[in-house]
Amino acid sequence: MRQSQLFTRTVKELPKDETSYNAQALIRAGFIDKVAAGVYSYLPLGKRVLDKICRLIRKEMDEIGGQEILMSALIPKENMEASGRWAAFDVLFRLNGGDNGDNKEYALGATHEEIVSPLAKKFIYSYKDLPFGVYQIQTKFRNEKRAKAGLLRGREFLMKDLYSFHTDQADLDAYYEKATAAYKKIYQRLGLGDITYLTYAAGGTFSKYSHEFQTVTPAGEDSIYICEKCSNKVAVNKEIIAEQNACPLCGNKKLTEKKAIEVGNIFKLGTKFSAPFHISYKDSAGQENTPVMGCYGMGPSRIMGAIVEIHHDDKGIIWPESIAPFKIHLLSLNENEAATRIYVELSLAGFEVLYDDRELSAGEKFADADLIGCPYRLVVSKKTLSADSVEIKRRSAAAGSLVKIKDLASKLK
RNA sequence: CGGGGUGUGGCCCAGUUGGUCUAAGGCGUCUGGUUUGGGACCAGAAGAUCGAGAGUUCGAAUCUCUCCACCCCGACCA
Repeated sequence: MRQSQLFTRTVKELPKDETSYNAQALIRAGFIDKVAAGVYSYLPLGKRVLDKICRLIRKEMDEIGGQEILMSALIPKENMEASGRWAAFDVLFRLNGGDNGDNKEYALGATHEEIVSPLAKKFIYSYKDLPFGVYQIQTKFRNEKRAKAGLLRGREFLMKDLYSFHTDQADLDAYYEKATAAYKKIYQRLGLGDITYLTYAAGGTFSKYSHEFQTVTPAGEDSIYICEKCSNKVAVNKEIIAEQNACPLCGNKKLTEKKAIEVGNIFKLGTKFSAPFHISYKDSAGQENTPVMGCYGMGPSRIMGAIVEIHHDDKGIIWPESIAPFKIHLLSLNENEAATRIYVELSLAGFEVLYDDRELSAGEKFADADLIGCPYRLVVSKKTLSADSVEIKRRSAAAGSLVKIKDLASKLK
């Protein structure tokens, strides 16, 4: 994409009403726009990153047999009452039909057990219909009393939620392990693998315990206790450290406290929802049974914020290649003719290129490239052209090197 | 929800013991020119009901009250 056509621009000044790094950087670089506290719009650069995160997640969910659906965002009050959460869930946005005579009340979807359960009921009759998993990636709404930290805790955010249905606990347990492995793969691909811990946590209203995936960063709002003795990347959330004060796997009692951000949360729901929604199946003996459920959440928008918190320097964002808005940021220092040829060539070769063809000083282009944070910066200037070359610099590196134009594509592969 | 803070052109801000404020400056934008390997420079121009409402006063960005928004700490967090 030609940067001259990009409708957003970067800004020099820090936004005064944001202090979290992720919000400051993403707003300055033009990835997101703030609409209200905890409510953001995603602009072209931000949307590309978000889509890439989603694509990566989607692939792994498909891999473990998840079938993608899209559920309604409006949840009728009676559905929420069936689980008792219309009244109990205090961050729920509650709506009525407005002034057109519709008295029906709804909640904006904060989570979707109350939709997926009656949905699943319509297709579950026999043990032969089980197990299965469905998932969606959708905007969730939670009226947090205090939204904060940019994308890390919003009132409106994107979430992937998978729900699985099983004949019995053993089958759920097995699937839960598969889902856990899939989650780990995703964090690995996102460049968070080394600092993300499977964390034993409270189950909230769902169950006694749950598992969170916590990524260590000072920007996080949770405190976790990490076991550094065993190699399993395991931790215990502070909220249950009183009852679980040792590593659940190796028994090590010397745990290290660290700040972390929750980037995923998985629960074994048991019959918490299948019972009130009267889901049942006939087993091989003809007996009616209640299936057990699991749910698996992961927030792409929060992950985007977390990655910015973790992967940056004093000049801007450093995107992992897997989710960068563009792999290559091509800067023309007043050499648009040659640069355009290179841009077209790389684009045709399948590379994602952000091409800075604007009439600006070199300094501004460099500053923008650092701020936006694409993995590779290519510079075309008099200097490089005199050597039939382009300068390539990794965003994470201090200096670049010259590469012959004819070798560019193979070098970037 | 409790406590603290902030609100002035698109952005960052000065001004707040009431009186040439007919609101200053920087960034950005527009025009012209000079520049071109780290946010360069010169000249000119446009752009503001000072968060909203009510009040006090001869006079309010400035004082009072109410409301709203945003940020931070805490509580909360499926």
